[in-house]
Amino acid sequence: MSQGIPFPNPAPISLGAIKASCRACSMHQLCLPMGLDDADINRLDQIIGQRRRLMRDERLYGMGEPFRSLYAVRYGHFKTYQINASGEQQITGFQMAGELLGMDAISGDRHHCDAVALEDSEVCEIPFARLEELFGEVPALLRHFHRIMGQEITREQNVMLLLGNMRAEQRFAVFLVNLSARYAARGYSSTDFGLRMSREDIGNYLGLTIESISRLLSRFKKQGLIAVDKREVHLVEPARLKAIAAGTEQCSPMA
Amino acid sequence: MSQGIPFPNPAPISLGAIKASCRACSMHQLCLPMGLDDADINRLDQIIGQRRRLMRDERLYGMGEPFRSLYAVRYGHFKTYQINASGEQQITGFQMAGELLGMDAISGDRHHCDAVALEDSEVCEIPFARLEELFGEVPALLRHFHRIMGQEITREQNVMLLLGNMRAEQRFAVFLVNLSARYAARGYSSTDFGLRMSREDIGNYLGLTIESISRLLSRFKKQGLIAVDKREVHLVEPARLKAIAAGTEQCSPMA
DNA sequence: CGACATTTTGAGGTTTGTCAATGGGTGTGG
DNA sequence: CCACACCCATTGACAAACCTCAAAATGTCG
Repeated sequence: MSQGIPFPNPAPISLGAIKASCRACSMHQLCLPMGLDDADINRLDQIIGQRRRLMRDERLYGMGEPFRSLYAVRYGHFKTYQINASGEQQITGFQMAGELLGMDAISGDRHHCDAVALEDSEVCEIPFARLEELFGEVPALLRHFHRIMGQEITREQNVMLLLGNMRAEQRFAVFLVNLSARYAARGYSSTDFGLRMSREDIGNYLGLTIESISRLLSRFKKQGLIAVDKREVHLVEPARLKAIAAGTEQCSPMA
Repeated sequence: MSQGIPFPNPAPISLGAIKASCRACSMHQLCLPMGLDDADINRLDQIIGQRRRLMRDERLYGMGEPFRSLYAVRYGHFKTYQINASGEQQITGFQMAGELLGMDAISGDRHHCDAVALEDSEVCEIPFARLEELFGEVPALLRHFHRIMGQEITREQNVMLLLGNMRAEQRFAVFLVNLSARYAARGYSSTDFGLRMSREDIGNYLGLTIESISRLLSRFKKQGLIAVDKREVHLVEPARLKAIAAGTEQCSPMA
């Protein structure tokens, strides 16, 4: 099974542990404790709640539920989506290890979207009230939290640009290049990874249909840009893919 | 001239004043000082920098410029937009009095988009470093700041839903209903307002062309949903417009 | 192995974009 | 004051991108 290549339980911690330890977590360079010294990491450890495991398709939180905690992804992948009045869903993001879930709920007291595990995953629960208390004591933590929220804002602006301005081909290239960069930042291959989400999820995220995604995969394959087997992707020509993502090159519709 | 109906300089402060006073500002119920007691508002006043006036089309900040301050809109309107590698621009939002500009820059040290005045406007400069200092002393301010950032995140998610899932007609209805609600929250008419932005800006924001916007305006007019004169809009049937925005009703393409 | 879900591929339709021409408002200079 | 230029908006005809519907192929899981 090549299912688990990129994320084989990254933190070698005894499985029975209930409390998370940021120090021992392989994601602490990317996650909330980034840049904190040992003393401050210990203080953060104090307030981190239970770890929580989720099975594939299990929901971490749902729209309208009261907001109590943020969640840091330890391993696995999630998707977040909104559902509008007419019942249509829009996926607003895919989250991987080291990323924070739940920030949309900070504006109100309730979650504004659903978060669902795309595969068996684990998160650290971070009670927000306790985190806020800690902000007063650890200014570096507050600054970093603001950076993370700012990052989320710019990430979403980039998606707006994608949805508002780009054609299907460019959207899909941006999607692949983005995944590539995020895996690279985590020490995994930037050219070989498995898509954790269905074609339908990708299409929904990119404002396209499942058929369009399938056709784009076929087109990129035919052009020798990528190789695809099931959900495993290999980027054959990352540079050209980046050029398509940047809009400086195109991939002709027909061979 | 009916140009200035909604925003006739809302704060009757001596024009020579250099420093802003949040207390005297008509927007303090919506803006950063929301919910603060008098003592805390005074502390906020201490750190607020100069007010800055901008003419129509003048730029408040540009992409790539170093980030020093957030800006609160006192009166007037702004647009923020990104420019991608191929030079295409995407408007990420329209800001009006009481709203905060510059939060996208918090993730890095540089602004991530351009902010331009849509009409003669004025902002309060809020040096971010001093604001961060104040967070330690005024927890209520920090909490509210987090709410504002969270609001920005959910706002952008709503735009993602709009761009990813809705057809042109629904997008435009959402746009009008959103403006209506924001003017209502500021004490202005929810059914009569002037569009501060060009058709081109609206189209860019909604992921449509200027021609599509023009056709949608004509269609809505023909259906008796709205009345339009140049940039002045009157919502004749707000309820039906809301239904179209919610996706529960449609406005037939041909009469 | 069989039932079900997911993905791929094809054909045709719809929405929206593109291109082009016209109309109207505003400001400037004669 | 009018003529002209310029910008923005409107409208029409056509084209292209993408969606919808349908069917077959492939993969997944009990």
